[in-house]
Amino acid sequence: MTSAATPRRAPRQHRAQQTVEAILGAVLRILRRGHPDSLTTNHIAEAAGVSIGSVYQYFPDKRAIFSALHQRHIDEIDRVIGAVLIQHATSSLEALVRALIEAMIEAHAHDPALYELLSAEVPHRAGGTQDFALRLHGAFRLAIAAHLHELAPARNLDLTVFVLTHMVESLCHGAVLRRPPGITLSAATEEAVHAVLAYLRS
Amino acid sequence: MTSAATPRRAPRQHRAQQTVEAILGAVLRILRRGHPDSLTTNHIAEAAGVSIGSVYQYFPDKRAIFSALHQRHIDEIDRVIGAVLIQHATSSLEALVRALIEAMIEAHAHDPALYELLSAEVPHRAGGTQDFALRLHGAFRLAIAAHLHELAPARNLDLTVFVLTHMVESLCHGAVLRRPPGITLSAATEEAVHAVLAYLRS
DNA sequence: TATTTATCTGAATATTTGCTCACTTATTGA
DNA sequence: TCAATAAGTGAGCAAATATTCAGATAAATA
Repeated sequence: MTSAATPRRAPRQHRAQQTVEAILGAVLRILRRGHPDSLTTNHIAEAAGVSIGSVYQYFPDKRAIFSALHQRHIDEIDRVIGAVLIQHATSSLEALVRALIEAMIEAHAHDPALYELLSAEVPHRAGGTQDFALRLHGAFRLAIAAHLHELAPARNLDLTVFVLTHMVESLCHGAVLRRPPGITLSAATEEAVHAVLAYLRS
Repeated sequence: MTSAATPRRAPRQHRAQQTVEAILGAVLRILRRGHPDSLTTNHIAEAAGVSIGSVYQYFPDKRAIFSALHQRHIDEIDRVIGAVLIQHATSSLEALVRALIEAMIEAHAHDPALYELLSAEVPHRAGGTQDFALRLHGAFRLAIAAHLHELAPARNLDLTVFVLTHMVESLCHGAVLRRPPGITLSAATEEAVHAVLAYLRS
């Protein structure tokens, strides 16, 4: 259960890579179908069209499968945010905030319920999650550092980034997952941008 | 597993009520101790000081125990928010927002990890959760309706409530659960109030 | 008090499920 | 061509865990 993370074979050949992809893809498919009860190792293997033995060739235990998916998600968000920061190094604060929020929303829209369901499976204190929060924190800190002159002078940066992180995360998440009927995605996006800017400029 | 919710005996005598309390209390204690792996029916019964049979007298299956706790939590938040709305019927917008946020933070500070861990156990689409979101939505709508004159005129109320709900929830949640070291709870609270007001007044 | 109803018990059962391992098949490279 | 290595298989084991049930105890009630 609390496994010692036995090292497993790394996929070298092409078909091995395909097997790993099939396994991860199967988990996504099961999660999307909303039947998390059938998220058993045997069923994952079946849905992936591979034998249960193959699963254990590449993943030391069940949790490692979820961790791999979680890591992928984190990496993508990371990459997306990095790209936005570079691309908008000289943009206005408004353009930067809008780009950040739109990028985050698009990243989550790709697999709406994934993150939510994964975070129920991946232990919250596992290294990756914490690191991710730190990197997000760092990225946001960097992002607003370039626009300090547009902010109120006596601001506590840590406090600002704390609020910013939670606002962006929950609004983007909410826009994709919990948007009430009658509100379009673009309207929610725009309102999120508006809210963040209102806070930053206050 | 996907149980048909067999009806169970309702506690009529006093000691039966105590048994139910002991069971729910034991789950809280185990969650607080941070050992969610030992959240088994047999261990819950043992920690509650009752026999496993008694558990199944009042709960048709394991999940029902968590649902009961979830419902309690929802009821408390509901009660707290209702009380604030009544108590601040004639207060200023700022006082109302501050009271709401402080109440939410206090409600979550009481059992920090409870909600987070419960939401991993209780299926997200279960009736209660959805209803709760609607009621929260309604409460916030009511709350700002009395202060429309302080808001920008051409506001979309649904959109405002959408953002408001997510801001309050994530900032309160974050202030209690994910507050970085170096930020005090009262500082986070104050900043949350500030952010919400900045948004509403923008 | 006698009877009925409610509550409690916990060993035993039934089920689920993560995971192994002995073996087969495919690919590589010398 | 032919070892050597990589990949794949799936029946079955072992452990964990939810749940039952037949019977004991306590409280309520007539």
